[in-house]
Parts: sequence; C-alpha cells; structure tokens
Amino acid sequence: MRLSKRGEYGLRAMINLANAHNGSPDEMIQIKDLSSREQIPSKYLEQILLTLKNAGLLHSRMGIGGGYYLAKAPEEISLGQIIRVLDGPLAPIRCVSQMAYEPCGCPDERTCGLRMIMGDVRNAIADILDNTTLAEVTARVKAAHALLDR
Amino acid sequence: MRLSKRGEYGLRAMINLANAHNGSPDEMIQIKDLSSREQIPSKYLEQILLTLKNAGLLHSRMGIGGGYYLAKAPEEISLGQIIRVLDGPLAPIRCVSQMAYEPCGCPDERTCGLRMIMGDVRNAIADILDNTTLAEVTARVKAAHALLDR
DNA sequence: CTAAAGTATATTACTACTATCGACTTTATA
DNA sequence: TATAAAGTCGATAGTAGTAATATACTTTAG
Repeated sequence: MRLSKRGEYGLRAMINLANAHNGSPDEMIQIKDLSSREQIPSKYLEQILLTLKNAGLLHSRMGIGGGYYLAKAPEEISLGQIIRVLDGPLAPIRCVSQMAYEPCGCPDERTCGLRMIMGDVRNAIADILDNTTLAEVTARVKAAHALLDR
Repeated sequence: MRLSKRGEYGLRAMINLANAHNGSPDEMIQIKDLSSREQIPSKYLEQILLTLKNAGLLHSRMGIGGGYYLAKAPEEISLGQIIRVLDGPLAPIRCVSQMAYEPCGCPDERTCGLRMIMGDVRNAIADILDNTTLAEVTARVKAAHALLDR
C-alpha cells in the first residue's frame, strides 16, 4: 500500500508552498530551495513540479527572482488531487477505482470478497485524502509548532 | 496506493481457501484449481502459497490428493496479516509504519504535515484490514450470493 | 513403482520509479 | 543590452521491485 516517491515529493513540495502562501508575491519558492529543504533531488523535483503545473495546481515565473507558487487558494487544493495527478488512482486495485475502473477477471464482481473489502479501503483512503486540503495541513502544522513552542 | 499483484493473488487464494474451509479434509484445494479459478499463473501462485505456508498461515499435504488448507480458523486470520506477509507494511510511507518504522529525513517529524496525514491514512487502512478476518469476508460473500439468488 | 502433488532455488523478463544530462527559453537588472 | 538566474523540455540511463518461468527434487497414495 505504498505511496510512490514521486507522490511523496510532490506532496512535500505542495505543503511547503502552502505554508508560504499568503497572497503576495513573496510566496514564490524556487526549486533549489524546496529541494534542499526537503532533501529531494532537484532535477527530479523539477519534473514533478512541471507535472503539477500542467495539471493546473501550480503557477510559476521564469527568470531571475522566479519560482513556483500555488495556482489556487490552499483551501481549494486537496491532497487527493495532488496524488491522483502524480500517481494515478487512489484505489488499491483497479476494479474498485472510481476514476480508472478496470475489470479484474474474477468470476463475478458482485460476489467477489476481495473487491468488497478493497472497496472499503479505497473509500477510507479517499475520505481522508479528498477531504483534506492544503489549508488544513498548514493549520495542523502551525498547531503542532505552537504546542512545541510553549 | 497500489496493492501488488502478489498481495492480490495471495488474498484471492486465501479467501478461496476460507470459503472451502469446513474443518474436514475435503477443504484441501490444489494449486492448479486455485490458479484456474482465479486466473493466476500457477507457478507464481506456488511461490505465494509457499510464502504463506512458511509464515504459518497455511498448511499443505504433498502427493496425490494433496493441496493447501488454512492453518487456523478463518476467524483467526486477518487480511492485514496476509498483506504484511506478502507485501510488507500497510503504511503508505515508512515513517508512519508501526511494524517497520524508518525516519524520512524531514526537518522535524513532530511538525511534518505529510506525516500527520499519512498517519491517519495508515490507521484507516489498518483499521479495516486488521479487523477484517477471512471469516467475515466469507460471510459477506455468502450474503451477496443469497441476495442474487432470490 | 509410479504418477500426482508440493518444495526449492535460480533465472529471466518486464516495468515503473528514480534520477541525470544537456540544450533551450524567459526575465530582471546591472 | 548583456548576463546570469531561473524555469522548460525531451531524451535517456540506472535500479529495484514485480511478475513469471524453468528445472530439479521430495513426498505420498494407491
């Protein structure tokens, strides 16, 4: 049930960008900063950010002082969206995927035990990831910092 | 968030064996039957069943009329156990794994947003898979058949 | 004794993931 | 307007893990 490195790196970068987000131009962050902060190979991160940009989740500016920033408010970007862009469907097996269903060759899907359980698992995962936005992650991070600083 | 083929095949085989389980010697099923019923390459299934046997979840008998059968009652085998044997930890990333924790290199685990959310996801998955036994799967399959037969 | 069945290990094939390279385009600013 | 900083793009290479096959061996019923 593994999240790929691509998905992990993408999420880390997006969470970083969300933490910096404040509506001003200051929020822009460069690849090399993200990469050093989160220990991600920078050329690999480049590909990931580009994918996220093409999917409409990020904007960027080229040239000196350029960088990446969120294309929408953190409230409007869910972790589920990010993972789907980078890793594809959330479902553990294709025959329970909402976005990329494929039959699995079991004798009868209606009475397939595995399908029933994996459907439950898919729903549990999607419930969390589709209902958690970057804004909520940021809030939880801030709360954790506040607790530590006391 | 994919379940590997190994895990999928293993679960299908175990569910099949659980459906056949009745405490008598009749419950034994041969590799070739499992493989044809569930469309699993038989030599690959062989490896999987052997792994499950070495983990103590299956017993077998060699020779004519041999085959595999559950090592314990279906009530005592959870899907989580099966997946852990075949695929390793349930957690999406190692730093939230209970059975195979590894640090992930983020600046501070206590305030890592990704870790918080993935911890939730891990718990949601484990809640389902560790609390669902083969007996419950069998019951759901029977119920689905009953519904269809009306 | 022999055929059916599981055991064991090695090897191959394939694919997805991870990462790197080099050439190109855009932009701020000295 | 030249230059350096930054993102863009396509190709490709390395690697690990997954999936599958091959071959030889052991056990057991009849």
